[in-house]
Amino acid sequence: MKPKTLEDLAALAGVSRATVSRVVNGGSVSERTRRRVQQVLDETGFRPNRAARTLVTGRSGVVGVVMHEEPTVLFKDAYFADLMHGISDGLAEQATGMMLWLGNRSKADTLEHIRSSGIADGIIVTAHFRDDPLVDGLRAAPIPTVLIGHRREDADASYVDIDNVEAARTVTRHLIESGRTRVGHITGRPGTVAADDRLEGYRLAMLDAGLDPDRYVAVGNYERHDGQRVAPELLERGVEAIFCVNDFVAHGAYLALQERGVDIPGDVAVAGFDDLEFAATLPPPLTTIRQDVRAVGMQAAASLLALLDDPDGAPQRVLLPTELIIRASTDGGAST
Amino acid sequence: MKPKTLEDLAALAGVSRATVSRVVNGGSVSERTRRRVQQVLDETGFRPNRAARTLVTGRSGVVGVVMHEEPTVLFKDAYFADLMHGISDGLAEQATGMMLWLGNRSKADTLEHIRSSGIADGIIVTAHFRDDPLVDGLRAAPIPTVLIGHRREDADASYVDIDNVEAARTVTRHLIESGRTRVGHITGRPGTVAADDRLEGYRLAMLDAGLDPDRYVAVGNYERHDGQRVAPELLERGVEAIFCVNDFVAHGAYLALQERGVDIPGDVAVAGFDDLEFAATLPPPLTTIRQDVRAVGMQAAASLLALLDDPDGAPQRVLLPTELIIRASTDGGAST
DNA sequence: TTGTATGCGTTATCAA
DNA sequence: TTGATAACGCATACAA
Repeated sequence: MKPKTLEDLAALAGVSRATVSRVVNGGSVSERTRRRVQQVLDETGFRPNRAARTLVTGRSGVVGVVMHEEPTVLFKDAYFADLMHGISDGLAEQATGMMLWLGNRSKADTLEHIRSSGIADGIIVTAHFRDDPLVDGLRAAPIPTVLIGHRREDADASYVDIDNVEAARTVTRHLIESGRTRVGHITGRPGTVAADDRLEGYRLAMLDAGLDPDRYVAVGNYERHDGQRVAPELLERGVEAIFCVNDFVAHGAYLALQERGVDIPGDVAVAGFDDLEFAATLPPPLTTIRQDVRAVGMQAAASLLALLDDPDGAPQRVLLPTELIIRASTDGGAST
Repeated sequence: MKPKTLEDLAALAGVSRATVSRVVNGGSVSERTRRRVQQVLDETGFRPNRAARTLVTGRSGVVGVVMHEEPTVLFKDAYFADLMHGISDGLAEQATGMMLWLGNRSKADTLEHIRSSGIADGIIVTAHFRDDPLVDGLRAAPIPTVLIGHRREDADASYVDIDNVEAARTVTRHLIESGRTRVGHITGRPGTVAADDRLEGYRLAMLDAGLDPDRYVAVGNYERHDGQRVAPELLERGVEAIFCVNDFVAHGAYLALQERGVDIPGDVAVAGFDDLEFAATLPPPLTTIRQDVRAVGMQAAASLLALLDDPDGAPQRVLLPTELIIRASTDGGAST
């Protein structure tokens, strides 16, 4: 009563196993036999053996997701969670599922592990660091790979990213257009792509306006206390506005500035990046860049599936747009 | 130069494919041939085909992890992230990897999907709701399953959980022993196991002390604003202490009480559950229960691996201990 | 449209 | 210790 193989089921339905296979996979079968076989299929709840299918087709339907990040950073904010949700949603329709590899081995081991497992048809990997042997190794491996984020040297790879340069340029331009010229920037962790790109966007906007692109730059590390630590330095250099690499840092800057009696935005305007939940409720509400992380995840899934469908096609390269959210922290600035 | 199969490699090494297989899997081979074959193995970087191996052995080395929770709750605090890290660590040694299924389908679809994929040797599933068809379906399926959390009806299943009853009993007893008799409890979301069990532990401690176990109970839903909303009600009933189902709720209770000029712990002692990061830094620092979520994840992995090694063995049932962390919110209470 | 036969790359059984 | 050889369950080219 419980058919384990196509052969078993074929016997029950009075056909050959090839016919059953055709019914299961949508081959050409007469309507009559299709119905008969389908009925037996439904009655018995037969499930074809995945491993056998993979062996003969060479595809498992499994997508690998690699997030080799430090545990402390991996789910610190909702970033990676949103990413996973997006990927999961984007995969749900087409793929069997996703294998997840986190950072509990060395990168070399993880790479070797993924390669030798051979279980995934393709890989999605987060590429947030400028120098990442794991990303390099994956790219060198003969397995379709989509990066989330990208470095300069990934120009010919398949990737999904937000346009960090353009976003940073936009927010910086916004600060300049509010009438301020001494616009500062607190960077992210050096060596990360987002930090580099946002700095570049900042510099471009400053150069566009004929302003010194280096004078008001201070190095941070994405954390709240970086903003607290570094904002006073910029204050001493006389900044009228600060573009912070993310909302945490902006919050830190708030604390440092307000502790010193500096009015935001009256004395110094502040902008962040990410539009985290608290950004809208800070006093004053924070001007920031909104990025749709979930959409990034979904796009990564879509790109990988496209890549799997056409392995020899052009690389999938997608830069998703962001949105400048203007709030009180940059409003009614120096001009009022 | 690139052997794709055992046969290829066997030819290169001048042996039969059976011998190569024995070298790869640690069968009995003479030291001389083993060395020769191993050398070719290393030189060529040969990787045996996983699907073929799975087909014949019936085991894939893949473990499925099912976290079918609402996106809003899934990574709200670090709970699920810690869980994943624990599982991932616990699996790293032995398993090829973990497949992750989130809640982007209906539970029925997810169940069907997992069953038909047949790709996982075993499943780890979070069981936080009293009524969960997905958990029931998995338990009914012929695949080894370990629950994280458990319901009454899971008494004969394999599960890993913290001892919620005992923990709640301990913290409630602590409040009583501090000299207070009108001890209240704000519950978690009705229908969740943790809420039920913590309420039960609270009631046991009250009954032990000869106190009314129902009078000071108010229903909450795990969220901060539940504490804010419900604490005033308990205050009107004259409570001297409140055991909150988690730290968020406790924080909410803080806000409501302090807004009304109620001193903590002078007028009302407050205790939480989870020992989240902020618990130690609240004014006053919060007495709470510390649970090692990561250890839960690791244990779930270990239990599942044990189950896979001995499918007919006894169910794996583990209750991990928790720790009462006493801080100022319950110190120097009514007796001073 | 349907059935037969072959091969996918392993592991496992059985002789040698 | 080693080598043939038979499964494992499926898809598919080829024949009918």
